[in-house]
Amino acid sequence: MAETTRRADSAPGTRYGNRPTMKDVAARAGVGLKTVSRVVNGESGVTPDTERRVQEAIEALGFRRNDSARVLRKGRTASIGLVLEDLADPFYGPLSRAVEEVARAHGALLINGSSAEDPEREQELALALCARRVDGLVVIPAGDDHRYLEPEIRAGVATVFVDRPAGRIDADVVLSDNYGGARGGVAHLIAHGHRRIGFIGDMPRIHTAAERLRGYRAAMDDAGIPVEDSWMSLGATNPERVRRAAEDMLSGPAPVTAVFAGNNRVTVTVIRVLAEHARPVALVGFDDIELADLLQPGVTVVAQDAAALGRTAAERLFRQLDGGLVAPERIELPTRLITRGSGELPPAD
Amino acid sequence: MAETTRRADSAPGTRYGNRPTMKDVAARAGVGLKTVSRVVNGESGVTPDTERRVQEAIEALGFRRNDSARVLRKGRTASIGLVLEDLADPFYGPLSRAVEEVARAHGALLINGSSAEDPEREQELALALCARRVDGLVVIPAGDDHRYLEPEIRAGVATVFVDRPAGRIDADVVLSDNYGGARGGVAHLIAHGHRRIGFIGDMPRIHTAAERLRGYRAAMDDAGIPVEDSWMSLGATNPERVRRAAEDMLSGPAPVTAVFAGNNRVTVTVIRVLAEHARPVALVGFDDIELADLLQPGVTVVAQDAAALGRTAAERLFRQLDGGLVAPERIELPTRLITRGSGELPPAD
DNA sequence: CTCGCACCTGACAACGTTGTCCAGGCTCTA
DNA sequence: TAGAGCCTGGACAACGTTGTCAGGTGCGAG
Repeated sequence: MAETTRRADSAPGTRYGNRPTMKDVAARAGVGLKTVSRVVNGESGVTPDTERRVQEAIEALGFRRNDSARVLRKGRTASIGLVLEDLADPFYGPLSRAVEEVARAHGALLINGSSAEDPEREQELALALCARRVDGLVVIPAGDDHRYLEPEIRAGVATVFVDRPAGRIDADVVLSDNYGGARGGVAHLIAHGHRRIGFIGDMPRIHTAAERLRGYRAAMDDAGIPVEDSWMSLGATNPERVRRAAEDMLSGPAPVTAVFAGNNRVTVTVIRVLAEHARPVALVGFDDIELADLLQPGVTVVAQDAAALGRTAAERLFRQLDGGLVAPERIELPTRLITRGSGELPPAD
Repeated sequence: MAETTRRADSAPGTRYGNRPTMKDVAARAGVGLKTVSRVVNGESGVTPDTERRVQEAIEALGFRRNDSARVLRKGRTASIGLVLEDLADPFYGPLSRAVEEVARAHGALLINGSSAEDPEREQELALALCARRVDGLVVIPAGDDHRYLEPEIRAGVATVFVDRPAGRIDADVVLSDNYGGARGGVAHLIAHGHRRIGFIGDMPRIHTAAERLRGYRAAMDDAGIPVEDSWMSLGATNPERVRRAAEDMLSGPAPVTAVFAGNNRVTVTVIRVLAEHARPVALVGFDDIELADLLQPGVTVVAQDAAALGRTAAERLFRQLDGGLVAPERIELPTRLITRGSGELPPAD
């Protein structure tokens, strides 16, 4: 008689197991439901003796509070969402980890998903996270129109964009100085005597790619060097395409003597191509890569701090959550040129 | 009058925003609550006209279903948890991504957290995920006692361990052939004439580290080579410690002529040490590393397939969820020796 | 001895959704 | 045209938790 028949109305087989609830614990401990809730949440006002009885019942039944119900009642989930491009990319791992650490410090869990650079999938993911009622959202945009998030933001979902700016809405953004970094990197090559400098970057619809291209053009312009179309490759950064682009630039009557690589994936492929190439070619890459210092020559890069991006964004997110609303801000983090040899090679005409 | 006063009993300020509910949508569309539910879930039995009215109300109000409430009612969350060591480690990124892809194919979201190799934090995380009522759990163990998960598993949380076996409970496990891989790698060095071979690995309390050590010993034993203590370093794999260990092995009257590195982090540090070292020393590393082929010499490794580990584990998890209970199984994935030069160097006595 | 107070405890409603079940209106057939 | 059957729509309870509030107990002071 102590046991109530539960889940009488749900279809059989939809549930896995039959977890004890506070009600069950209360019955077993011979106390009221609310008293169990008090013990579970460490609220004051429970006799040590009562508390012990409840604890024993919890142990005996293997009870664990159902946070879904708690969320429903309390309105906050203590979890935040992260939408990024690809967890397997060595750039996003540390970023994600940094977001997680900040979340952890605020007692929140991190739910993340990869958009695979697909705007639709980004939207699908972000909205799924909102349906789970995450308290906040950190987004590395794949698309360029985020108006679909407006109702969510109005409803109180804290939102910060990282690495690339939000499209068509006003929101917090944390970026690296892509323009300045690329400009500095290319200027470095020019300072070492290069004039025919190739640029291999991602599709210009991706903000970071466009900014880096802009930096390249600015540096060339600063030096009064007219850029030839055949020096630039803007498109997908899969190895085959990058390889072909690099080989094209390096052949012909007036080949480039240096290459600026637009991101870590491009850099790796270009290194491979250069390794097979007879004449030495200078290289500066955007993003640092592991072991870059051990190659011959070491790879000069414009490094951005992925962890700092993630940390900054997450902290900004929790400031939104804790402190109420602040005006959206655009934060730009500096990049750092790390010289290791490949960027200091003189032109070999 | 149409608007009901809601959240009358909750403390002010606990909620962010005031999201519309199905009730609000129903009121606006002039239909019943359940009809809205039908439309939202694409259930049949709604007139096109009614559906249109409901859709309009949804648009107008910016309604999004509250999945917390849905979970509470339905009992399944369509999300799985992943507890790993460190998202920033290039080994776990692809693993995590593979789990995510499988989850996505099953319509589930992935919640993950890093244990930072701390058993307590692993437990805390895993139980937090259970409190969120994830349908399943993929765990890369940090600790060696997982009895704390027993009540959860009994309650129906599907569970699979990856990379390292579960401790003191019977559960599905997906592993790489650490023993065989290490044994093969060391045998490879022996086949190239080495006898004094160093081993630098992680703390033996970590299962993978212990297995790889066992493989090393077995290979040496097979060749009838007695192992000297000074050839082995078992401990934390931070760069300083590994560097010192490597330098010790390489000095003295009878230095090792080859090194077997127990994981990717160790390999990287050993490469650095060897690069500064005059005499050539052979090297085989466990785990593949990016750019290993571009170093001089290329780095020979025993590669494991992180993505395959993750995929296999996740598929196993969903088989548990879909097909009901199966007997726990231990799945071992093969490793692959990739020769690139460093492992084929002859001994330089 | 009684009143007041502090402290514990439990009944109850509500969070937003979905499953069940029934009512009413329609069509189709005899 | 009446009855049977189907389709649409809505009322209601339940999921497991927490906030509110009121009842009950024990103790000290007047």
